[in-house]
Amino acid sequence: MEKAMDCEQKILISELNQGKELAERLRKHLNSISSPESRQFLVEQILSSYEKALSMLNWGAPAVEITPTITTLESPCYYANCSPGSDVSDQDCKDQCHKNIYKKRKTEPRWTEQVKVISGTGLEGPVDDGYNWRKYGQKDILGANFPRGYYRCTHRHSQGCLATKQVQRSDQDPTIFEVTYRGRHTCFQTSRFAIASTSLINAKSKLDKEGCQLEEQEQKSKLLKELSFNFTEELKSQEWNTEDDIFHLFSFPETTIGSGDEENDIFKESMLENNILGSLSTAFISPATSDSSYLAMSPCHMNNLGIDHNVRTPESNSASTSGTNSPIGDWDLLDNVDFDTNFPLDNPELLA
DNA sequence: GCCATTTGACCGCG
DNA sequence: CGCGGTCAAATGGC
Repeated sequence: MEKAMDCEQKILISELNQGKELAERLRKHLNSISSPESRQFLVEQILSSYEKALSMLNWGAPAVEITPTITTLESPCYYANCSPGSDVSDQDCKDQCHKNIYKKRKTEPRWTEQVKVISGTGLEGPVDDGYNWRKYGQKDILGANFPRGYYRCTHRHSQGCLATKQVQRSDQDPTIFEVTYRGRHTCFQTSRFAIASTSLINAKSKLDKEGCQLEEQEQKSKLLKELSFNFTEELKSQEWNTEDDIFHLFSFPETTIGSGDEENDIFKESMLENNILGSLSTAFISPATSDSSYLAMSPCHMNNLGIDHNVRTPESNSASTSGTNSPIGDWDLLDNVDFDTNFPLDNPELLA
């Protein structure tokens, strides 16, 4: 009991420290010529940290509907408080957990997105938002022409991910789906990004095993180039908001990337060999890192084929931020980014 | 056989 | 008591 409290307290402190650090970073950004998007992103991260800390303090208190103040830019994964469930074998415990989950759910933030489906894509609905969902119910809703679909994360049982979403087709415009998310994903392998990175890691380990060939270096270099190309293509297909999205994902040395192709190739190779793979294996491969709020990944900003994510309606008192809806799809950004040296997951407190 | 979806039943909240 | 949300058996696809 006491240990659990200690653990929560540590996480709480860490969360508050995170907020402080982000605030410090924001201060630096204010003095520099950084983009408004970067600052906005930091502000939202700060708010996210404090919201999380506050919701932790509310733990066990009468259920309060916490609605996120930021819904314009950020992904669902920032806000929820779901922790990975433990394996439950006995019924009593199951019931207890059930009740807890219910209690939790009340405190879980909810937010709604309106997703427009462009006709002719063959897509039935806003299916691909970067995560794997499993439908567990459908219900006719009073006053609605279309039934509401209930989805939960595919990795609910395997990884204890409690993220859920509800999909409701709009009465007014049947091409618009209102997607209400609940809970943050605590699973890592579900995102398209993770899939891409996992395949990278697999490929790399394969390379390492095949490393005894004579033309090893040549082959390795060739394959790595191929891989980095595929990887960047995959990343391009995501919709990153700002360079912050990138630098919060990885831990990179503070280097200024040259513009020459040769230098870029060298960069990509070293990036793959030394940084990305290492970081990714920490971030994505180990589901034990239960708190993914430090992983600034925005599945809902991934541009889906034929699906327009620009229409977005915060469910509640959104301190909706201006000018943040414009996606930055320019991959060249990466070439000019000064990557942050602090990989957010490198927090011993949280990994313990 | 495994996994995802469907669908009627059940439960809790207002 | 009605409604929204979830469960779980049945069903279907691969």
